[in-house]
Amino acid sequence: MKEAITSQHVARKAGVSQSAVSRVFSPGASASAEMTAKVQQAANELGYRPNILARSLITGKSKIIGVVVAYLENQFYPQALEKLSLALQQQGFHVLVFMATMTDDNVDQLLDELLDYQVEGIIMASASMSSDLARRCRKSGVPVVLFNRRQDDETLSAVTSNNILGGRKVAQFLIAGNHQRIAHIAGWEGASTQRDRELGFITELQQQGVPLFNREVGNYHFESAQQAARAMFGREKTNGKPIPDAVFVGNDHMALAVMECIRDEFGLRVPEDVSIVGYDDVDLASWPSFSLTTIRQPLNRMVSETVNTLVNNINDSASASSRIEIDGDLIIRNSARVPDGWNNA
Amino acid sequence: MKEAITSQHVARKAGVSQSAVSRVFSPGASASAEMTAKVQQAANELGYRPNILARSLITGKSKIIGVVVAYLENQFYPQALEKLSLALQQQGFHVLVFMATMTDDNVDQLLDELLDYQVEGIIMASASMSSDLARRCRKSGVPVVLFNRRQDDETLSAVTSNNILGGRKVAQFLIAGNHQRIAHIAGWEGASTQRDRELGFITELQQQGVPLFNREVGNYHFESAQQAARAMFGREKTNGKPIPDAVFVGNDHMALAVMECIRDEFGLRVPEDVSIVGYDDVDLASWPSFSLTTIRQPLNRMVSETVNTLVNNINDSASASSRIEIDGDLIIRNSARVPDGWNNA
DNA sequence: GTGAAAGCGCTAACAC
DNA sequence: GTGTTAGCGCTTTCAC
Repeated sequence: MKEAITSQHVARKAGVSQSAVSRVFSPGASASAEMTAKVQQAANELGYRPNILARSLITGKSKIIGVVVAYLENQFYPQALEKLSLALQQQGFHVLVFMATMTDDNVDQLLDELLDYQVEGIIMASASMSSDLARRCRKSGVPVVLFNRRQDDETLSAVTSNNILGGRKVAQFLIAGNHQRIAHIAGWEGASTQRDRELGFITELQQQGVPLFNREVGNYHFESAQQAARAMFGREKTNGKPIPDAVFVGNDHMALAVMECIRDEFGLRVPEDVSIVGYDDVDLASWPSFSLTTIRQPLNRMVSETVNTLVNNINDSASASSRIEIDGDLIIRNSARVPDGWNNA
Repeated sequence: MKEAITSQHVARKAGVSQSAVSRVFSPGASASAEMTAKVQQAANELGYRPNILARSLITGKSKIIGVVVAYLENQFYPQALEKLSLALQQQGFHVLVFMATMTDDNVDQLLDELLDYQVEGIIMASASMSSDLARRCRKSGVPVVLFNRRQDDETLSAVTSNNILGGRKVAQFLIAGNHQRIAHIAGWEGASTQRDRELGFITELQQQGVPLFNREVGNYHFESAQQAARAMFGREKTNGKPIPDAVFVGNDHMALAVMECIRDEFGLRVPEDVSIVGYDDVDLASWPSFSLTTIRQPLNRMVSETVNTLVNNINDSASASSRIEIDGDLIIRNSARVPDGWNNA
């Protein structure tokens, strides 16, 4: 590292005091036009830029947001990360990424590292937090927003789509489509999104007097979802018994895995043999090869609500935590039989 | 923000000096077992953790690596980001993400922001740099490694696959497959990867006396690639003229876009009507719906070489810049007609 | 409006 | 091995 240029150097060169330089480079500065000009010229010639870390030390504002994320294989998360990052950059923040590996639950350690960096806020976009973790966050005074998950602990802000309603919509759609054997492949059961989606789905089925035909767990994971599909459709497993004619899969990532699996391994046609409905509406879902009927999670709105909530909590630490739920539309495509009169547009 | 707990507080509580606390929490510490115990107990009770930013200020080691990335829609980059992040975390670094928007070339500004955060190193995983930018990086003394791109400027380290060789392999494969009308859909022509892949491809064609049948540009972008495909295969465009029987597409992301487009819009079969070969071998490429023949970019090795190079440059600023090229294998699947005797495995 | 001085939380000489 | 001292580069009173 070459010698860094400090405000001292600029001050010397401009023939002013160091604090004058600081003021010129501070947002709420109060410097004369002449002063500003002198300093900025000297700064430019030297290539000076203020050291954010030193500034953070004194202001307590690092302009760093920690984002915990995992499993970028599920296209929903890269999409979210990209938009979150962009939105935060626009607000003058930058994103410090923490990759959580799903295997070991080292989220505790991650949180420590996050706090070590003096992040001003945390977005948990994967991995859930124990109540203990939540308490530690609160204690540290760093605002946290859960993205696409909630927590029983009321003190944490959370932004999700309305997963219960989404689950309901899927059930309504499949029942209206006259499906007789409706199954479910669940995501990770520890996730609030999964519990809510399934709750809405099951509730609606029950209210309409329709039994759940079958259920497997795919843990929001590609391979696990394919295992689940094999258990549900594989000849040696179903031996003799009928297979479902519709499956609500817990997210698009798994739904695509299931489609790939049952078309390729069992020669099943979608939706002629079996209807598939997902959740998220990732970009891939609209590709002709899949044309996946799904519930859209309104990503742009989720991102802007997340950023707004976080920034509010940062600026006003007294502001109450909020839990925002955004309705997601059913996007009807061709992976599930469409009831009469249900067509989009 | 609640009052932060400082090493002072711990020192007071443990009845030792503040520097003793610092030593206990420093890697190359020299503290007696007794001391360590006392301090750690006090620290635990108070929930103390050292402030990395303050440490950085004095050590000059922020443990932050800036990663510039863009267009996470192309699955190659989320995969890379995940692995880079994980590898760097393992080395005690964390990743500050800078999203470059492809539209405006604000890379200049991004670089400034990067340096403001006192990053110890920079990985450019998207967006190329002007020579001017490269010079500024060098001047700032912050090591830079280009990931999946090179630059004429020899002073920047770069890790890529052997794109020229990869392009050659595709040409050899398509020629051996007895294709008669071989076309190319190029990525962004400003990218070294594109230039190299095409160079290798064209060179091999020429050496074997095979003309390039057609060429369009897809800019590594999904929609643009589909436009390119329409120009190449659309009836009103090709009016009367024959269409290619093989296309080498500049990366998988575009290749998938092209497959989707020509199957859906023109009813073409792959590979019966037209062979498609991509580049990268992203996860999606192996899905049965695509079964894309492609050149594999050895991601794990590219990532570990990138991290190694960067960490070396950080630890020894005198270490020379290196340009690493890793050979990538041709992965034969079903999107392109396979010459006799070429089958994998 | 500007400069002098104090200090953010920590590490690194330096004495003992 | 431990405490004392001096800063890292910056913002922020406080006088003027």
